[in-house]
Amino acid sequence: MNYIVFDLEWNQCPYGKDRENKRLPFEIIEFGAVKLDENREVIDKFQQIVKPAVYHRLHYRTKEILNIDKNTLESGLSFSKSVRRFLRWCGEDVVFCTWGPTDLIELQRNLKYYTMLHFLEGPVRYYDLQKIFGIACEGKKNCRSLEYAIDFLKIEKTESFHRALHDAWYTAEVFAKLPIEVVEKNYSIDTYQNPKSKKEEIHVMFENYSKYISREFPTKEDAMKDREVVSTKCIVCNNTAKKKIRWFSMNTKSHVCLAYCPEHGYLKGKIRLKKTDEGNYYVVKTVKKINEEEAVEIREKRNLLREKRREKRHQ
DNA sequence: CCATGACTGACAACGCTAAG
DNA sequence: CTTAGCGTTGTCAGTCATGG
Repeated sequence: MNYIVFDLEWNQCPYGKDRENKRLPFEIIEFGAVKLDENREVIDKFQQIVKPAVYHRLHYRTKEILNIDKNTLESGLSFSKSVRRFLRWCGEDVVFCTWGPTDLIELQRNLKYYTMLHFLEGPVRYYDLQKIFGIACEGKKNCRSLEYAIDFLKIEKTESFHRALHDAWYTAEVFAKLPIEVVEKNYSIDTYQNPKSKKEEIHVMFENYSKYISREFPTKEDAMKDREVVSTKCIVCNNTAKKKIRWFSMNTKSHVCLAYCPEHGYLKGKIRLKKTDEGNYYVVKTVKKINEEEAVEIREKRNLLREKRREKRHQ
């Protein structure tokens, strides 16, 4: 097994959102990657410029950020050839690693645009090193920039940022400094290719929480009516845990509930509603074991929401 | 039957971070 | 500038029980 630490650079419509191609808001213009062996030693590197086919001018903000000029881009290969070359270089039995979740999404959106999505089987299990850096170094799921992590870990800055290979290289350096147990425990699942049938639904167990990714539903309401979606099973014994506070909405996209297992205590349920490119909905549900104080916090949170509504009504 | 208050869920807008 | 995730705030329409 090898690790593929990759980074993408992309461009967007230079004339604003009105004139963009809806199926491809971001066009990939560069691949950069390093291949690591099981000991996280660098064994190979990859770099490929993609010749733009949709947006021929750089968006002014993209131009500011990236150290890449038009002539360089014109010398690139087509996306189709680039991505074939990249995936062939990756080889079999690899685990993808990135800085943040967006590279996986945009890679697949670009593949889909060129009707090549079958080249990458999903859902994709990968390591989001931005998230893992937060957990390992700051105890939180912080969202830090790559340069912040490089400074934090006192890694020498020999190259400029915001070129695909440089960033992939830096990401690999961060990766090498993170405890492997922490990395392995905190893998991510990209669901750009979300489950379509009951059979494809995902149930996974992490250290102190479980995750469930549902099939699609036509509307949010349909999703929130499904038995499996709204159920709360104890993450220790798998028995149905009784709700103390039923699902309530934090906002449009997320719901929270409190359940109790007589054997193993309080559980916090969280549902995030996600929309697919086609406008269907699926849910990502996590159930986490919590202590009494956290259970009280949920109740207080719900009461706070109620109070605020009450206050408004009196105005 | 209608009006009212209490409450709910759904939605948009904004503010923060990151990414390009 | 645009996306995405996370959160908050504000508005609105619908439900329910109550009371006339």
